[in-house]
Amino acid sequence: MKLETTVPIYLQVGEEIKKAIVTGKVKPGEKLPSARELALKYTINPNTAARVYQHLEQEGIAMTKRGMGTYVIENQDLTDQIRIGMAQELVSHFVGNMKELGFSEAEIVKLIEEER
Amino acid sequence: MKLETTVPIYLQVGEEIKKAIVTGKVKPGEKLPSARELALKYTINPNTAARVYQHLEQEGIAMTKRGMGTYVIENQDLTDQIRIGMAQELVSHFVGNMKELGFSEAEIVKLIEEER
Amino acid sequence: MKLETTVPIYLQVGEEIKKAIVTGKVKPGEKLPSARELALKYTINPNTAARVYQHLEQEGIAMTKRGMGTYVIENQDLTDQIRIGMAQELVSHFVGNMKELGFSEAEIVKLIEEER
Amino acid sequence: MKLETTVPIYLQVGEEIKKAIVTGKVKPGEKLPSARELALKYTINPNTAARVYQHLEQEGIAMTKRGMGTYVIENQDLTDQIRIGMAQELVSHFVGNMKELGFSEAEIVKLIEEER
DNA sequence: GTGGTCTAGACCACT
DNA sequence: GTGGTCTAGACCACC
Repeated sequence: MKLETTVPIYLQVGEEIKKAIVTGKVKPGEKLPSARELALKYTINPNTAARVYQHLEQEGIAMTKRGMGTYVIENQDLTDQIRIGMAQELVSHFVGNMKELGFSEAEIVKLIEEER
Repeated sequence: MKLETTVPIYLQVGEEIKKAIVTGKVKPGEKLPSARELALKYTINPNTAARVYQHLEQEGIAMTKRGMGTYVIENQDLTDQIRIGMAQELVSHFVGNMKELGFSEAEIVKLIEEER
Repeated sequence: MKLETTVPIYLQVGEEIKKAIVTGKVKPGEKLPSARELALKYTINPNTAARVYQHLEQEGIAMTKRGMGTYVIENQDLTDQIRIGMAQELVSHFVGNMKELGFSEAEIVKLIEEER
Repeated sequence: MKLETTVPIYLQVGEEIKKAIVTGKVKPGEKLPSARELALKYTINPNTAARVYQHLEQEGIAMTKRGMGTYVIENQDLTDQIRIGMAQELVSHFVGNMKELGFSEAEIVKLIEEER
């Protein structure tokens, strides 16, 4: 077992934005808040905010236009694909953990259906 | 959104042990490693290791006998119940996250069944 | 016969505070001194002072709000109940000791009535 | 408030013996165990055991005869008096504590009568 | 050996 | 400021 360390803030905030993009709360082509705004919103360091966008750009989900700000990529297919990817990641972790607890797939499904 | 902070070490290690108990890797009545051993195993401070057991005792899943060590509680019902509780917590978080990503319950179940 | 050992400091100080609470010297909802103040007042380690409040919280008689301090629980019924419990404990020990000395209940009562 | 420290062992053991004397479990004139025996019985240091008798002698309840051991004083009046003294001490502490908790004498008596 | 307690001092998160 | 956590090292009581 490895002891967890804090997830870097820029990743945490990045996930939050990805989620907004992927669920359509922010549309393709739409402008994201400036790094400065982001820093205020989450009360984080502006450098960290800049790193958030840097990271989203690396993932191909955002695009920075010099002097104009950062925009959501205009590629619905890609955002859909990322949404699926995030879901699969969640599913995979979740199923793994449940199996560690000794639950079968059938039991897992049953518990989910009971959850409401 | 709240930025995640590190989960305290004593809770992380505690969860690990709880998992071992509820899945039967450690049997009811069995002796757990001494606080000092635990400290060596995870390279944490003996005080922190002691806190792990203190916490497990508060949760009613372990019992400590002065000068003799810490033991898994002899109550299969309770450990079963805790196992269910841990599972429900996982399910609840997972389903919450998936719904934030816009997945319906049916879709969630489908993804799990595809996962293998 | 068991030789008495020192009662842990955090319990002694805790009892002192409990007494102040149940007798109304500190009112429900009132703020208790910060752990650091407590440490200075009793010249104990801040960790030990923190443990005092940790323990009072476990007993349900205090509530701590992160970054804001520790407060007396707002539940007069509970504090009354604890007051009764503390008294019963005292009575039980006292009567036990007196009976060991060979006094009957009637004699005990008589001695108390003479005491003034 | 003063933090309690451990009551010296020789006093604790001394109280135990006084109790036995005063309640007639050990008769006036009877020989008490040797310091060596006492040390074994309570697993204390022989010096500490010797100090126990020294203390009982100072209180006038025991008498050491050179080379013959320590004996309970042959004075029933005195032992009775000490028994009363011990009781009064207990009563006084007890009543004091109860009053600190806000109980009146009448309430104290009532609680004792309820205690069985 | 075991756990229980305490001190000393540090860093962090929350308000 | 507040409490929460952690390390480091010490001493003690119990078995």
